[in-house]
Amino acid sequence: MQEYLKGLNEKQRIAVEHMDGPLMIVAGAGSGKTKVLTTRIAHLMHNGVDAFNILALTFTNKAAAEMKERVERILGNTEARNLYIGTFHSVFARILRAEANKLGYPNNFTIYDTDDAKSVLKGIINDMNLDDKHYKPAYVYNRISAAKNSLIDPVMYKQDTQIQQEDARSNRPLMGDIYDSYAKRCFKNGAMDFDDLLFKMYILLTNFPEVLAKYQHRFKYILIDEYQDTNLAQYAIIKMMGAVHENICVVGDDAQSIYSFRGATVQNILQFNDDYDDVMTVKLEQNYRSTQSILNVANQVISNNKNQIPKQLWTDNTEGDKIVLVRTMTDNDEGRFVADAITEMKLRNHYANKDFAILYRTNAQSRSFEESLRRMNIPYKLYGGVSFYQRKEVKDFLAYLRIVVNTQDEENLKRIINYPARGIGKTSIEKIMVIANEQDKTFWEVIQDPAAAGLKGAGTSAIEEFVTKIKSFQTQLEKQNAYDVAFAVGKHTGLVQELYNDKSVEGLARYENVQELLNSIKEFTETPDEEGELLDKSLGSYLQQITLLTDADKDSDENQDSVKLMTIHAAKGLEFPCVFNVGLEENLFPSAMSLYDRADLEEERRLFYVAITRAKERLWVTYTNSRYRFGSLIQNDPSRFIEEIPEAYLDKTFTGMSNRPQAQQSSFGNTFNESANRVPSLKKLADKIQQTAKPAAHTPAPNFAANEPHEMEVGMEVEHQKFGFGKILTLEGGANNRIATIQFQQGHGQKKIMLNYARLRIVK
DNA sequence: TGATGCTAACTTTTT
DNA sequence: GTTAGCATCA
Repeated sequence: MQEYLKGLNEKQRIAVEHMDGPLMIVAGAGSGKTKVLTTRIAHLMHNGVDAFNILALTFTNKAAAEMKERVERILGNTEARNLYIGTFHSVFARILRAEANKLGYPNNFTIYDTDDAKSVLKGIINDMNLDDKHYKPAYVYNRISAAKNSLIDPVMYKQDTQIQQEDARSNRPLMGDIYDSYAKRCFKNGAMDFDDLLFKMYILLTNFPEVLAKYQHRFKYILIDEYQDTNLAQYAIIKMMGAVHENICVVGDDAQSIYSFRGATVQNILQFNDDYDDVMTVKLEQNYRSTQSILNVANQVISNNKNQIPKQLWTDNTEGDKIVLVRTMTDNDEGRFVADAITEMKLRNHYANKDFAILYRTNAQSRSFEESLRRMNIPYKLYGGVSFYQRKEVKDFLAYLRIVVNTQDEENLKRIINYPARGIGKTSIEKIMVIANEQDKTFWEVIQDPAAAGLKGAGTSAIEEFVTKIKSFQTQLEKQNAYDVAFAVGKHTGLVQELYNDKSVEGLARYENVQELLNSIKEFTETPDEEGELLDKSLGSYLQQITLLTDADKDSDENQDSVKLMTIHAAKGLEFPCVFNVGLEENLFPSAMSLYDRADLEEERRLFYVAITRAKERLWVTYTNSRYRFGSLIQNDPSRFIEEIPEAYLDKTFTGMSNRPQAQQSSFGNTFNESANRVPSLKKLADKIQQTAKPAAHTPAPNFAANEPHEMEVGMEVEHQKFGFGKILTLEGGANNRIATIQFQQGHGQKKIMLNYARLRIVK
């Protein structure tokens, strides 16, 4: 037997050794899915399949990179480089780049990210004299995105009665026209958005049979990861490309389908059996990741969903600890609890920071955890949020590079024509746009000869200078690699200098970001091309891949010892020894937008399932009575998902509804449960009263100077920045973790305050 | 034309 | 609470 087959269980081996024909692998969470996929690829190659004939599609760059690396490791040689492994978007972008001219696009077409697309839409909405409060760019974008993912072009959109009815009902009858203009403007700009990468790929294969035939024969074996997350466009493309050989292997788990908002349809995996003849189906049900406790909870929770492929995950692992349910008073308490629990776990069980992940439903929840971790000096890494590539200075720089490569791109041209300021103002830009429209020319064409276009004044020479500069960069394109051109752009536009001159803290950060960008371009030019196919180190090639990268992909130091903070969506496919699943509250998780539709609610539940199954050893589920949202305090009930966890699997020490003796409480637990001794119903009543009669916030004196924790004594009168004046009733905890119970005035009541965190001033 | 300050919107999830 | 975008002023 081959060495690489030895570590596989029976089911896994069947999936790996099956070579030809359609194969569906239903892979439960933690069942060794990636192992099977990579071993299968290695097995194919071992049996004479040329790496060039294998295509593997994933949803994230990270998954693609990992797969490639693991195949390489199994094979022990560099043949894996010739594999075509990548995300749907990046693989299609690459193919489209090669075939762009057939669709009337430049090879160096620009890829618009979501922000770019929304800004184009905003322009169109304003041009059409529509109210962008009603036709919100984000809404319009989503609607168009959904259309493209369902392979509906603007003409079909306008003809589809159901769609028209929907738009009429939402009082947005002009959606179709906006879509139409948007598609035309993107085309004129030589730009594709994310959805176009799928949609245009579909059009390419449909309209050009010779292109289809080429790729059908090239990709004799196709493997799709996370098949449950594919949408109609992806489905149709795979179906076409795989039609000749039908060696399609899909891997997925219907229970982990969490992208329907992006057009993904579970139906693709549920119906795979009907799509192809003689499908072999393999179910991977042994979980190697989690303890029995964790897995039991996961199974129990997901069983509340109706529509699924029947399977039962099991594990040989130890039972492990119960799932710890935690209730806190506020979102800040929730943050502190987690930071404290991490500290304690590290001490007691010798975990490292990197063993912990804090998973939440929405990015906005990260704040309280960041604050508490920072206070405790626990290093953390935040995923998501504003991406590196979305920062203004990075976008500005990239806009230059994009224009050098594709001058058609009006969006980016407008962005940089007066940056750094060179006296080409709003009026000039509008004038150019009017002329461009009248004469049916691109923005770039008009500014070739500003005088002839009817522009006059000081702006004219500035424009001429700008055009000359861009053109000089373009002459470098052919001979020089991405880094050389980018470096020249940074130097000769004054961009780098301008940021360098700004000595403020933010200015320094911006300068560093641009330097980092330049470094990443350098790295790109110096890394050998992995496909070994085209050693394309041009700027155009760089730009095409950069837009498809996210922060998670950029993160090279995977093993740095830090706590990871991310959304559950971002955590899919990852695993951690200890997981905090936070914010389990109605309206938040499940999200308020999902409460009125069974399918949406089931998707939220699958999301919870994904969150639970990220944990290997320990799992905490936390919720809070009140949290800040929109700047004001709101109260939420505990999530319905909590009730779906059987009592027997729960450790309720930290809920105030203890099912364990008090003695077993750890030192940090009771700090955050002021209500620990109250019955829930009373608590709820108290919340209600508090809601209606919220005490006025205290404003501290301008010269407020806090005292040190060790100065506090029982009986002292103190001033708190938020809660005002109060008297210290008791003091507990060690020297580094003193906790004061304080009776506040003005209706704030009694509170337990951790002196390390709160800023208190001694009055007397 | 540019900078400053205020208001409103923001919170679903991402390639 | 935060931030982006807009309006107003210099």
